[in-house]
Amino acid sequence: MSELCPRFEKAMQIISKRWVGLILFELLDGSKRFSEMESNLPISGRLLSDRLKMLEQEGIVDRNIYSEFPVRIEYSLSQKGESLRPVIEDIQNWANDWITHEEVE
Amino acid sequence: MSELCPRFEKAMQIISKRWVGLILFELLDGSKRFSEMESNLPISGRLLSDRLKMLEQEGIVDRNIYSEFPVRIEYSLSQKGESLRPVIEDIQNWANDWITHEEVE
DNA sequence: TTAACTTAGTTACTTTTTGTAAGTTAATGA
DNA sequence: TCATTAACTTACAAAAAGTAACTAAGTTAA
Repeated sequence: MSELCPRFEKAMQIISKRWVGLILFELLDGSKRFSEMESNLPISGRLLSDRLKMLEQEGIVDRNIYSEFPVRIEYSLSQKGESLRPVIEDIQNWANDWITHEEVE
Repeated sequence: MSELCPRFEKAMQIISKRWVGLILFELLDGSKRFSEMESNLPISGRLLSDRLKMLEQEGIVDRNIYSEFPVRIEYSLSQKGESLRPVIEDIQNWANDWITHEEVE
């Protein structure tokens, strides 16, 4: 294997992990709680937990704990995560232009 | 689960499938043969075959057969595929800005 | 003071997807 | 007829994802 840009590869490794796109889409709208994302997305708690942990480790997502009752934990995009906005918006635009009604039914 | 844009979901389903990003990255550079992509990317023939078939079905990649000896088959981006260029370029830009040297070693 | 409630997860187990390496096909050319 | 070449396929093992039930910590109601 020859030279593929290693940074691009690493970026794709993160972004193309299953559910990451949808999680970012949710968070671009503002910070969200675990249960909120779980009910908004077709993803199980197990994987949502996995992905949020991974995105936190990658510095893309921040985890904020509020010691209320019951405990409130909010996930939001870091600056690094927020700067993925153009990527997600381009995907949205492409989808609007090229994904037909029939394809999504 | 509430309303997530179904077109966005479908787009992510395609783009975030493993190896698809790297395959598109390769093809944005011009049309390529099977063996060429196989040696440029860290992907096995089995999955490359799978993905190209899927991308062809989605209308993103064209498969062109040249009846020479030995047979030459070239894969290229359709208009639909070519219009993913901004997405891939944004990912490249994000990677350059946010993926550090250490992360890729 | 103990039983129940709430959010945010985790565990155990099954199914699907991926990785790996060897094998197949079709069209020459020696 | 046997070897060569590109483009795949197949068979099987390993990793990731799907599902549903369970746990933990703090609080409140009986």
